[in-house]
Amino acid sequence: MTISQLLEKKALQAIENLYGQTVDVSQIQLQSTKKEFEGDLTLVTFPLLRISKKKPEETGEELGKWLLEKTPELSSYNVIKGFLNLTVSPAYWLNELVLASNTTDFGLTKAGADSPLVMVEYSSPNTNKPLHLGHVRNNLLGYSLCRILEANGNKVVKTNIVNDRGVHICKSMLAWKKYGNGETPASSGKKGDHLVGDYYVAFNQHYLEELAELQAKGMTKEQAEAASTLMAETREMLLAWEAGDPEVRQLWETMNGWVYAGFDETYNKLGVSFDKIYYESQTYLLGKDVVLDNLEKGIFYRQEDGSVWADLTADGLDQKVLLRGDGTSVYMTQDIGTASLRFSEYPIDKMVYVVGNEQNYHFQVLSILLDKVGFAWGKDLVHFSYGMVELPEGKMKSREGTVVDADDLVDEMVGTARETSRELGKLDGLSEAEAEDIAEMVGMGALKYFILKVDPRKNMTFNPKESIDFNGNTGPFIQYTHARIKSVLRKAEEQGLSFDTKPNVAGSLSDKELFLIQLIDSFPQTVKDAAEGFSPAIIANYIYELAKEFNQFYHDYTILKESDESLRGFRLLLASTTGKVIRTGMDLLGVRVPDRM
RNA sequence: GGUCCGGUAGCUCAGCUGGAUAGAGCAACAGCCUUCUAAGCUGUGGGUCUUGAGUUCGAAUCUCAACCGGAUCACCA
Repeated sequence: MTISQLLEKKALQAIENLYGQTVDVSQIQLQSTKKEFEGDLTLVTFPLLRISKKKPEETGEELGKWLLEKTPELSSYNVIKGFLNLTVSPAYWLNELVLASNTTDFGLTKAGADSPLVMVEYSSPNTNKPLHLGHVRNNLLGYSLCRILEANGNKVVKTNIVNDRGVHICKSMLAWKKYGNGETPASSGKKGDHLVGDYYVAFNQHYLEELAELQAKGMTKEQAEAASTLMAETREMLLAWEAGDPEVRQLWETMNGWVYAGFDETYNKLGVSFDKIYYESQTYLLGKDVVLDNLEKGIFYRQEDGSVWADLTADGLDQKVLLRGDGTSVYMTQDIGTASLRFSEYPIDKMVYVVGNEQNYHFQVLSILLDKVGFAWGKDLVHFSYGMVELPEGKMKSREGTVVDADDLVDEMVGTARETSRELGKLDGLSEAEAEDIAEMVGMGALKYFILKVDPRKNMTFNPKESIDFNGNTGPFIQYTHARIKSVLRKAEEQGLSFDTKPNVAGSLSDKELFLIQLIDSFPQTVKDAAEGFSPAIIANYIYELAKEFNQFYHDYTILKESDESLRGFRLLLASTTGKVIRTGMDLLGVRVPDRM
């Protein structure tokens, strides 16, 4: 039982005892005390006045007195207007600290055999161009969310559905055939996904040129688009692909292979991974049967032209097409098919889709459809919706070349970390491999933290310059704090000091120390909140606060030169536990933490 | 136009199941390296929480309306 749960219970007893009335738990408002007031937890007594029928101050006094007498965990109280501030005894906090320090998981739960299985879909790239900044946000959020769900006792299957077919893929292929000279990643030295992306760009350039020529001859834009031979060739290629034309399939497999090699490299750099990868080329036909089955059951209906629809007006939405007049699938149908395949392969209890907020409507519809079709988890599937990433100059537009490439970004971040570290002399005396490892951790830490600390739902502005600034609320600041803590512990060990002798310093803890312990104590709850809110940002902001508090503490106290043995032991214990919490928290964000930097 | 999301310091963001004087960082200014890492610490200045009404003992937080910004409303994915 946590201290606030305990006090909640006690408060109920106090009210019953003092005023002879039972109240609902919702009337008990217990919150952590604001920093500028004395105390740890505050009971707001305003709502209780109609029960006590007394002034706020009087009610607070009565309750405070009763609670202090009956609760050994409390050491004092004070009343300010309708706020009863309760101080928890240092002995209690110290005990909590020792407990936290001795556990490796900080109250986080591991999944057991009967834990719910959560499948998280994230990343979902197209194989016609490299990953960009928007994908980076998706990948980091998705991966971190998986870690957080795991830490809350769920079995997690990380999945990725690769959009490896379609007109856009054919565009790259066609351009490579027409305009290329047979270059490969090996022959050109280019990363596979970049090479293919270059041909996608080339296609669009040639296409625009063709349109301009046709329009110069007097056609309207629409006429030109219809008359484009390049587009006609692309459609032809798509048909050939669908018919299984060996030559087209061969080219498709070769070029996709290049892209996958490139993606793997990028995923590696980002530190994300998947348990199961689905390919759209293998799933895009699946939804049709499900739709037809349910058409027979009368859940969907057919229009005169042969197209199949779902009527969602009862749910406040519109009609939604599921099969075209010619019997082919649309995007929604494919998602139903993929869902059905996944369900047959895994005993899914909850499905989470990490997809941008431009698809909010799509997932609203998908949820209703899956429910209608009979998937238990359909109704409460989670669309983990996140906002777009904008640049200080405005939106990213691939046509205008304002897209930030994921690989370039990663290289830039690590490069800057390397340079800055070198300038500051942080890498002196380290081997080349060690120095590079630290530069990688710090550069990636800066990028990951910068993106994850923002509420996922919000559109965010990514300022490359600012993200590379390692001051303030940044990943490197937190990493730095951890490195300092490790340094303190190393020196302590060199001097033969330890915190094993359980220190008894109950009476002499400072406010800062107590506050730090309380912060550490609230870590498991924060991780739960993050899982419930589907927000790594909650953990990011928590870790920052912890690191900041420790840094201040660090400057105010001499840890190693303390004369009092027990006090010195206690401070080492506090440092060690803080370090562990920081490491665990950063791990949940998918950020590595160096022991020295 | 319908629906959904957002609007907090010059900038980037916390805070939102209602609670005390709305917080950080960046930027600006002033200090701190004979003390365990100065990628740090301390201090100063900076706010009609978009606006207006309502609910309440109490509203950045809840409700309604307006304004601004974004997304979406395809037999595209």
